[in-house]
Amino acid sequence: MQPSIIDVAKEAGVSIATVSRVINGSDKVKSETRDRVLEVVQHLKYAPNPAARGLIMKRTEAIGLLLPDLHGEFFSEIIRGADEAVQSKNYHLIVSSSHNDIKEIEAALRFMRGRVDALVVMSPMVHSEVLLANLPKSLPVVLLNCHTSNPMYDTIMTDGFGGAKEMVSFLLREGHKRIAIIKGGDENIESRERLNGCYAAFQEREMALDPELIIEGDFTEESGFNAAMKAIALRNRPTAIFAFNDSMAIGAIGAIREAGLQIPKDISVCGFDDIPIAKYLSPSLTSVHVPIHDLGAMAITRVFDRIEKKTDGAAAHIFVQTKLCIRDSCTPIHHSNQPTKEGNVA
Amino acid sequence: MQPSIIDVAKEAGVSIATVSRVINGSDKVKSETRDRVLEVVQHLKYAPNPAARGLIMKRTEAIGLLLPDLHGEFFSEIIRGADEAVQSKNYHLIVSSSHNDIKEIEAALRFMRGRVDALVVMSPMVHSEVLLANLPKSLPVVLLNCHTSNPMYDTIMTDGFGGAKEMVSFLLREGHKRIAIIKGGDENIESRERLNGCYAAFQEREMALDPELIIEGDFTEESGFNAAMKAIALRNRPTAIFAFNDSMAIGAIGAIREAGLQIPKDISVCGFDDIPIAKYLSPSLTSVHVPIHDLGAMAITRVFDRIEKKTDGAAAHIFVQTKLCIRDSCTPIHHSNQPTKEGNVA
DNA sequence: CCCCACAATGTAAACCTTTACATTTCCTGT
DNA sequence: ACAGGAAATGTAAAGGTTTACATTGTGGGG
Repeated sequence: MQPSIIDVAKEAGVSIATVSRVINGSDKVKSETRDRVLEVVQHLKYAPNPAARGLIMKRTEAIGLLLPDLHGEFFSEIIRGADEAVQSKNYHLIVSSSHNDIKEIEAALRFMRGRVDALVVMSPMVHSEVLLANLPKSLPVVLLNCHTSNPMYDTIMTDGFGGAKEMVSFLLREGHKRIAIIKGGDENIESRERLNGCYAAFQEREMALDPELIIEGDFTEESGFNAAMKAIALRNRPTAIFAFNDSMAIGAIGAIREAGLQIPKDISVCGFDDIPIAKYLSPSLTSVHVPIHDLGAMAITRVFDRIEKKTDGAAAHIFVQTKLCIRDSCTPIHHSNQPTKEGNVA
Repeated sequence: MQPSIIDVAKEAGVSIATVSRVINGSDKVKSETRDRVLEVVQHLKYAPNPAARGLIMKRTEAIGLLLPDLHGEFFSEIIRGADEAVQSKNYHLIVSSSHNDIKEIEAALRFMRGRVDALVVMSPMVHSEVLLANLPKSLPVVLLNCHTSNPMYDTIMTDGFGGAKEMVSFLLREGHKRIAIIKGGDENIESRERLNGCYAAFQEREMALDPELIIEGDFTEESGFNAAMKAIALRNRPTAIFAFNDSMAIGAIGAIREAGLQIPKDISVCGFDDIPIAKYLSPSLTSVHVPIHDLGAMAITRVFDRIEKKTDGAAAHIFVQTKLCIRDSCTPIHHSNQPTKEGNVA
């Protein structure tokens, strides 16, 4: 039904080789012939079949992007950054989500094989060895926030440890002592790194992080809401809540407001990632800025370096720094609220 | 590099036809042979080349999803809904964004051709005739919120008119008279529909919508912020702001707070779409609920009906109803603020 | 003991391109 | 006018699959 190169050749009265040459603009063909062919192409609405082309060229002009999930602004920004980078090279994106399920990862990878020229994989679950075993050996692969000891692969990691440590240090400096942490699942390497950063910040000041203030979450707004509820309910209520991503921070804000408390007067809240809406929230959200969009773009850039063989064999290991973004959802403790203190002063 | 069916055939000492039969599980082959082949497949990590398969089968097991943009939670939810639906059929998603640019649409559609079994296209720009001209005739296509008079295509439209009308009627009932509208670009069919809904609501009560209260936006937080700034600056300040999506509403909230005004006491704010975070914002955002996730899923379902020929030729035109979600960002006017009134009363 | 039906397997065409190599065409210099 | 070379174009193989059709093998009935 779709016209093939043969139809074009027939109609233009030339061989398929000539049509191919015109399409690919590479070889020299008499401009008169070229025009005739082009006209027929236009007329028949011919477009080369990518499957046939991919088969012989072993180039698909597509990059596979495998994400753990597609939920929320974080992944949306990753996709957007990747898509922009990819479009600038006239490439396209094939997106899939794994839900951290090894079966789904396998299915996605099987699907990608032969359909993409390279792969960007984000899989922050700890057991990434299984993942590595499934990765195609013949394709360039860039790992995004994957925990792996195998230095063969190009990797891009965000400094979750440093970011979390900086945030907690900041809160401690501001006078907060009881800081509740809303973390992600333990199988998530990012959550673990960030938690380690929190510990490090406390240790640096020879203080301890009260275990009852470490509350489980799963990176969704809802889990942030529930976690904050628990935090508020503690007899010795925390003066600050640090959620390991902005979605949970947003959930936490909802819970705090619902409990009739004010932010930041009664309790400071901060998040991680600095998703685009963070600065538009009210109060604007203090967060650890991660260049999410650039993460996607960087991965693609790196992938193209590989594809275009710009790079030698050595794998690159990029470590992306975070940056503290202090906004209105946090306030120093002495200015205001710490109930006991205030009580004493008054 | 990647093993082909020939390698497997050789190693197993059978013909490629037999291997193919084993892989596809269709035809009868002696179980002894089957086992041997399967073993070799495992051993060589063979997986059929999708390009070759797609070439001969004319089935790719992929669905193309063309969106105007990938920015923000709205599109993220569309993608997620589509991805879930698609994964349940062991299909995959190829996502692309057009930025409402006809060149990019063409490029994306060209890329999709031969790579997907069906297409879901969302393109709310008004000049969709150009779009239609580029749509492949040979593939099932579902149009999402596309303005078209051509009834040939399956379409899914959300009731922007009804949703906006309901929202404005609600605000009027609550006593608001000066309602600022933050709309999208005029080339956007959704924005136009919603605006018509607003007019209709005013007309129904034989009231008029002050033109100076209709402010331009472009569906981003930033444009919402700027638009709200303008609204606040008016000498006769509106008592409510209705943004045509939640992102702009979030931006508006930021602007209002920055101006030192309170929501909803000084000014009510409401949005459109009811993205997942809307109910976690503080104050929780009154919005017109659109089943975003389901929109993506429905489009995919419809597409599969076509692929599996479950449906006769007649195109389906699904009209998706919206639902008003009243939350804390709005308050009746008489309870509180209308400055002049209050002044008179006092 | 032979033939036939049927099960199992193999052969080769088709899908649509690209491109190395072959062939034709055309022009230039002698 | 012709050789020779360059330019233009054509021919056919290759790429990895599926599948209609051909072939081989097996066993049972006459």
